[in-house]
Amino acid sequence: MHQMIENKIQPLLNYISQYVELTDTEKQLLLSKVLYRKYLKGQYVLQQGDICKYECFVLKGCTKMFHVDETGQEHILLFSIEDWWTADMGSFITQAPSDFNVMCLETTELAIFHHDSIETLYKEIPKLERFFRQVIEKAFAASQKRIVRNFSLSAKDRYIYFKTQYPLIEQRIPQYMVASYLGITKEFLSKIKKQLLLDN
Amino acid sequence: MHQMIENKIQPLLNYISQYVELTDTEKQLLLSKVLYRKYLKGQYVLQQGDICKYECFVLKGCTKMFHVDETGQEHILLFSIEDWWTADMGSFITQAPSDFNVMCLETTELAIFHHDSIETLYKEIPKLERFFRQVIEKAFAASQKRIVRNFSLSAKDRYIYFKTQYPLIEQRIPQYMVASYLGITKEFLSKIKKQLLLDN
DNA sequence: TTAAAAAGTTAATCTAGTTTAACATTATTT
DNA sequence: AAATAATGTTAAACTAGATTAACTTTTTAA
Repeated sequence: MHQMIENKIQPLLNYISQYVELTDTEKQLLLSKVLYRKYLKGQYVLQQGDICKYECFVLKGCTKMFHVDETGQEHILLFSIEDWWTADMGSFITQAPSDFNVMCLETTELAIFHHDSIETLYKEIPKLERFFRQVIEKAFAASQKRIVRNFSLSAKDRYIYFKTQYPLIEQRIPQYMVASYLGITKEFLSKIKKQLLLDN
Repeated sequence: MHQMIENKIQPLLNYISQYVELTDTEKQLLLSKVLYRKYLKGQYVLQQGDICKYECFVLKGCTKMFHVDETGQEHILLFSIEDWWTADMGSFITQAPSDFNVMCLETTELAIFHHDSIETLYKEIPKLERFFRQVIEKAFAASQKRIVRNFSLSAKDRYIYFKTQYPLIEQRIPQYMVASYLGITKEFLSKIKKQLLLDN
């Protein structure tokens, strides 16, 4: 039973096992609640203005989470590759319209926790509450540090940090999206890269 | 028993009751683990380079959490007043040296969860794990939105947002700290305020 | 295999916000 | 009440990064 989904979401099970150990019963319950879905490149998992119904774990592929401001400019908050999460936590917990879009940059397979079933899961598998608490703690800590980096580092240093911190991501996405993630224009990132070449 | 601390940390108990309902036994257990401490204006709750041992709930007073960069510049991440939290989550969960300072801007009373006792609390009162998960979810969502605002809004608009969102905080702290929180210089904030006066 | 679309580069001009430095005002301490 | 420290203001000169626009390279699709 659930054999097919179990194979597909194996990376999620491995990931969870880094935090908590599930019994077979718990694992079966989890499998009955977690959804698997495959998206094509360019498809939206979430759109600005919609309510975020899912917390998504990336099994395979790559997504970007971004906000489009009043001037039409796109601001990328997050790239999510294998073993990372994507969702608008604010919209998910309040069930209010989201400020963010999540779009697939490659063919992407997700393990999805639906808002309607996550409470049941927490109640029936308290370990999962522990698991999510820890995952969110990590994400929150990373987010705080990013705010400070954005204040204290120059665009050049932020780029260097990004390169060293996420070398795998840089190879999978166009440069103009890196610029957006760093909060600068593609033209300026181009300038920075040229300068870094000259430095060496 | 615990009568004294119960009185002192009453605001924390009220706050928790917005999320979960504790039995009397659970409350007593909580009281036996939570610390109460009063700090004077100017005292540090946490210093950059130290390991963050506490998650602190502000019962009364006001703190700032900030990072000092290599050039000696101070970057304020967070002001915490009554019913809000302060801690370097990153350092707390990894028990690695912190990048942040937490300093009291007024005489401040804190309810303190020590790293050594929080695991026990989670185990003995699973509801508290639920409580903290929800608190952190909210903080994480706020942090993500702040990153986007910092990218998409001008300094002027960020200040207007701050004013409307945290009118009480603005009245309690010097203007140059607001500037630091917004990621701009005090001189430029001064300019912005003058311009806003002229606008009306 | 070629056209079209998407992504990246370059350089000139411009601007939001910084730096510096001098001065003004408000709190705090004696 | 005076002295000192802390906070806030103003203005001129400066700079990191944006904008605009023309161009090149790479990728995708017909």
